[in-house]
Amino acid sequence: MTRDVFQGLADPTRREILNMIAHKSLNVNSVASNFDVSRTAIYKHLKILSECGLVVLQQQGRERYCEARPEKLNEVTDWVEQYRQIWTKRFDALDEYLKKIQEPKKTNLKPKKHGRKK
Amino acid sequence: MTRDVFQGLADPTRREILNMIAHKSLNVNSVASNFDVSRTAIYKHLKILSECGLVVLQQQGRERYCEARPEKLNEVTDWVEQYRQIWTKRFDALDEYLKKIQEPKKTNLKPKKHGRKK
DNA sequence: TAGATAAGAAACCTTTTGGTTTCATAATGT
DNA sequence: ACATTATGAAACCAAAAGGTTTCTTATCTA
Repeated sequence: MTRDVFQGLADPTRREILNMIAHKSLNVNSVASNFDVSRTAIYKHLKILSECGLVVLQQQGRERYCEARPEKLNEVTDWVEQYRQIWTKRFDALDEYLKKIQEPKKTNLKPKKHGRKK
Repeated sequence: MTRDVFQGLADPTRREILNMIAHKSLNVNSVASNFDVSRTAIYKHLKILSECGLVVLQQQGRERYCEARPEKLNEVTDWVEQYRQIWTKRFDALDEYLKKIQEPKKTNLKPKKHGRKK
């Protein structure tokens, strides 16, 4: 199963898990011991995190190490950036509009001012 | 009620709503008309978005305009940044360690190299 | 080899989510 | 004044989320 990275980050426990293993990979029990919910509950969170690619579980003997995959967070920052672009375009447009209406009347040397982007 | 911004972003419909109104504030009906779920469903999403501060609803006559509040997204990018810092420290530490062990042998000014754990 | 340990799976429960339909209310336009 | 329109609220529902306890299955280790 694959899952949305935004959904993966939605739960605060999962974000805490990410912080925890960012520093150093830990096995499932070690992660769980830092929380006061059951190991099984934490295991489920880990499963979700791995389903959205934020974590990968590496088997090592009878243990399984939880390794952070922070590259996946780019999807988040990308979305935010893309969002900000839409947002700022809005003001660019307003800006342009304001310039246009405030433009002093000139001698008609040039018929039009145009093509000023960004 | 107040709500987690990460939770606000968890639902794809809500992210789409944000994109939609980033460009231009819209009233509730206009937002809803872009989706194939009911107006009431969209209204609920808008309520959630406003509960986590990503949107503010401005009354204007009998309509209510949905205005984006992108500043709130800083909480998200801040978290990601803080996360990356923890993450990169990990490699800084490894780096330092590698430098240390590759350090050429020197005259024995100091009797022992110690304290290297792990 | 037997007992302990680490983790995955299953069954179950409660609360939250995301949706619906229906009803109420407050501005607007005719 | 009256019908229309924009929105909010309520009651309800199915599915998902987050949790539990119990049971299996590997893998160590004494």
